[in-house]
Amino acid sequence: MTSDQTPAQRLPTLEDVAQVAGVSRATVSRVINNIRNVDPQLHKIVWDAVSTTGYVPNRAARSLVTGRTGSIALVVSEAENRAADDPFLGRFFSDPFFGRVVGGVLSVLRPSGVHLALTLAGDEDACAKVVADVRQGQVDGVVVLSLHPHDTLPRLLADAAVPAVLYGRPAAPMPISYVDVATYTGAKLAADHLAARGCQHVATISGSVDMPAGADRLHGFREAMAKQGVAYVPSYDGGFTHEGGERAMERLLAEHPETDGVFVASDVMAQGALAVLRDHGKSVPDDVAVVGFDDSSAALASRPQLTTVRQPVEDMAAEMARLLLARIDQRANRTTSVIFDPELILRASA
Amino acid sequence: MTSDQTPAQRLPTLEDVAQVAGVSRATVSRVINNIRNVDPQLHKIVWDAVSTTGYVPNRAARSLVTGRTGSIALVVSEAENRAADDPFLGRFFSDPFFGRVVGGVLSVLRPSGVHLALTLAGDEDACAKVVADVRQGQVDGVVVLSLHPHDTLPRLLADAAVPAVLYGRPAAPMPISYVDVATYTGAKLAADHLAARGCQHVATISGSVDMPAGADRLHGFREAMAKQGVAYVPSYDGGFTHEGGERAMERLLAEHPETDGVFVASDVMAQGALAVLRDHGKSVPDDVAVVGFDDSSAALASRPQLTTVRQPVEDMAAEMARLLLARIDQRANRTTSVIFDPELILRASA
DNA sequence: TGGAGGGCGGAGAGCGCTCTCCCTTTGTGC
DNA sequence: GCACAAAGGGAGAGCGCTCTCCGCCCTCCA
Repeated sequence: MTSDQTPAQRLPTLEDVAQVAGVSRATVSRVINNIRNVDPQLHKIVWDAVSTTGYVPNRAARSLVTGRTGSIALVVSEAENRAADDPFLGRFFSDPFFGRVVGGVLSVLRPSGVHLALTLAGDEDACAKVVADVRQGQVDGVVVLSLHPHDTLPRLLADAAVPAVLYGRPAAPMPISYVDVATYTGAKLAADHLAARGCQHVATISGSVDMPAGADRLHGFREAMAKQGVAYVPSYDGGFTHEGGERAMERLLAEHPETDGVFVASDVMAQGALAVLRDHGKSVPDDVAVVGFDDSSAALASRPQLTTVRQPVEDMAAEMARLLLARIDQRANRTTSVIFDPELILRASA
Repeated sequence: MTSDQTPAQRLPTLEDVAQVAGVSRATVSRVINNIRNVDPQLHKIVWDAVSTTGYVPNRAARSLVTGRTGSIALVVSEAENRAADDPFLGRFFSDPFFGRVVGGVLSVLRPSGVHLALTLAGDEDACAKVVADVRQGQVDGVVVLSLHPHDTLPRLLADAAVPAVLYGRPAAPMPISYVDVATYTGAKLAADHLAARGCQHVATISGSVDMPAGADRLHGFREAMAKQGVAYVPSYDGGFTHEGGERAMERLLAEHPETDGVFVASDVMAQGALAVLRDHGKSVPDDVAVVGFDDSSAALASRPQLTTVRQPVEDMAAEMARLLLARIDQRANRTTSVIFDPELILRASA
């Protein structure tokens, strides 16, 4: 209509919509944000104008005045003054776990229109920057995947009292929200299953015991076995890696060749353990039954496929997002924890 | 100094810094953005003021005036009117590939202070929204992981002429930048290796041949084998999945039991193929040599570990980010392709 | 010594939006 | 019929930043 026939040059603004609709900017804003009552007739006129102009709100402008960005960060943190070229983060990213978390978080964020920004916090500086970012409103809150028990980020976040949710219980008690899986229950599932199979000589390959997940899975398993009347369960630390699982299984077979049932605290380690068992000519599950933990894609890729304790990663990640959004919207201002029940997935290995 | 002693209430702005430094807002802005020459002495004074106030620029305000957001989106796209509850995306996210791309992209983005937003484009609407987002300046550009040959997003992006870079050559020729691996070279690496081992009966398990990666790996392999004097190479479609690899290997063994060398177009399929070979009592590599493609974590998790054609995913992802940033900064305004050379990684399977 | 020119800092106008205030209109009770 | 309330819409002030203009001052040359 006007002489402004240069397409893709200037984007429609609220002002343009207002002009087309014949109302004020304020009214359009009210309609779009569903604030206060607007005459239903005007309501329709405004929406029509929005679609004819092809208007989309400008995030930056909105953020500037509301002080909210409509985006949260997924922080992968492992700050413990690790060398910059340490391949640890690289290894983490190639673990399916990361992708599953992303998928879960996005499933909640997408409907609400909130953006997900990815951030790596590899050292103390980066952690400080994450905290600064959320305090300064560059993001509205953070969802944290903390990879290391001595990671300083959870503490910083708790102290700053910013909206944040952790995946997994923090290594030390602190006022911060988190989601987790009921590890003891999961370990018990594994123990009871091995006992029910009639395993007489049960052992375990644990994760790093300085991590909550590692310690809990080990203690939970021992406790459950104790309830079954088994006073002692040999354990070997596999450090949550494939190679660690192999080494642990080698030692286990050398020191306890009578073993006929193993609870391995992660599927990735279990995959390594299975390879070693095969090399030693042990049949799984007939000679040795193996139960894993996580139900990651490694469980399906293993031969035989792993019987494992399922950790509902996607659901847990989705809950993280929900908790965070609630906190940001002030619908909840207390720290909360949500614990998920694990499930025993029966496959071929036990 | 002032009565504004409420901490964590109001964040320092340019104005505050200017006041502390005793200069104007404009000068502080110039110093921070390194624009024009500013007296070196003032320069220092301003930076001192910045650190005493703890000032950090407000992204939203900056975006509003510059029209740039300082963030790009990583779009995972597979729009082909797939059902919403299709588990395909979920499977994709649990593939290590995704995480490796993220890691590569972030390695470039982090130093330049650009944020990475994650986006899923699961249907046509979502694709349109992605294009709209970048046209409307919600993000400055996109890096695309397109999972399906009939995905409409690349075409939309090319038509809109917005800053975008694809991972992998588009299924149909179009003016859009991309990075890729020299597939033919990679397939030749595999073919030559199998020939050098003395394999007499070589076959291949291909990926989906309607995807460029699938077709190229198959044709490249056949061409290279032809150069070795082998006129015909049996091929079986494994669809790029673990199970597909298993099924393809079953058929291959049934129809060509004499096979002593296989090129499998992805490590994930190769892992499935290895399991089948083991079940059939075939020794790898003595009875059958297996060469994979990708060098993903599956290659290391396989038993025996896979000899495979390495696709430098992290490097390619990093290059995507570099190309995109160059395009956004107007340093490059033509579409560009960068092709990476694959490398044969020798392990136990061939 | 006067004028031109360049280097450098300040003033101020917005970017597009939300939100508070205020005004108009309409409805309601006495 | 009047006072008051309530509801709906408009005007306009910013949010924090960049960037264009403008003016000052210092240098250099004629």
